Amino acid sequence: MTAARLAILHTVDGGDHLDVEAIHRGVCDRVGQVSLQAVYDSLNALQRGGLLRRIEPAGSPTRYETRVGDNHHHLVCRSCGRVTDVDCAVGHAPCLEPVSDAGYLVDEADVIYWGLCPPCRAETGSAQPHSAHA
Amino acid sequence: MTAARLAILHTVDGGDHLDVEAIHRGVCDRVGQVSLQAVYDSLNALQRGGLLRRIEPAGSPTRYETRVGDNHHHLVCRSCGRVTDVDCAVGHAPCLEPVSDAGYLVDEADVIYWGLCPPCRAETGSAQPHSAHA
DNA sequence: TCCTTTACTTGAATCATTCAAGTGTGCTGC
DNA sequence: GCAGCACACTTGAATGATTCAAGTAAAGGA
Repeated sequence: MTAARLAILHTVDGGDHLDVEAIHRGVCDRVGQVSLQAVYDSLNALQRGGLLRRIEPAGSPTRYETRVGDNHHHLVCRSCGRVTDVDCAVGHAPCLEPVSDAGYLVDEADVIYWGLCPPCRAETGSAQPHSAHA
Repeated sequence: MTAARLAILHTVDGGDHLDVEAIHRGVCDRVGQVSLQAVYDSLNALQRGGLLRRIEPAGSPTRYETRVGDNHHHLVCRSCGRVTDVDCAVGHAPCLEPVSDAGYLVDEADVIYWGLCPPCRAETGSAQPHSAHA
């Protein structure tokens, strides 16, 4: 574990679901010039090692967080892309076992709630009651 | 609604969560040469119009299906990328309302179960019991 | 000391998707 | 019947996140 990789962990930990570019900037602030590829490589290594969790909302670049190993999901703002943690609705994820798994060997469930974050909501003036469907 | 767009609908309807390239091939089989961009454009239009649903699993190209407006999610095979429909575990999606929505105006919940499909499971010989965590 | 592994560098490639600009066709209103 | 217009479609180029490739350097083991 090198200084650069520690800096990545600290940056991700201190940030809020940062994307690779933001992590790269943060790492350079901490330890000086580091190549973008080193950041990609390290992020992959840290994720494989279970120290980071990857969040890949459709249509926006990958983000990372340090909160791993627990049961939580994400709210993603359609307008600004902000990602916010949200605990699983029902404790230890009963709704995350599909009724029929069609013979699949399921090892993970990804849940993403799409919507508008409070600031963007205020901006667009949307106030209708929310209802999550799928 | 042109012949090309009808062909897209029929192709997607007759296929199984096809990606753009496969849809393009199918459309060309039905109505002759159609540009890839026309397919992209039409798919977007059809999706905006609520006739198609987009599925965008992390790390693989976008796929489309005609099953819209109901409450179902997807199983995605980590090995071959196959996508399979799965009904929502608990009827009309109670688990899809996050406990705290952090002020977000939520309009949709995307759930993707990751695992191995039966053929890939047989290939790799994985047989341990499954448990979905998040 | 040699050898291997691993982190890192620079530079190029990939690939899905989008952007841009131009062409043809069908419909509307007169 | 014709001007005007919207829109589907075409070709060609651009974008942008991510990965691949090849080489260098430093660390650790035998």
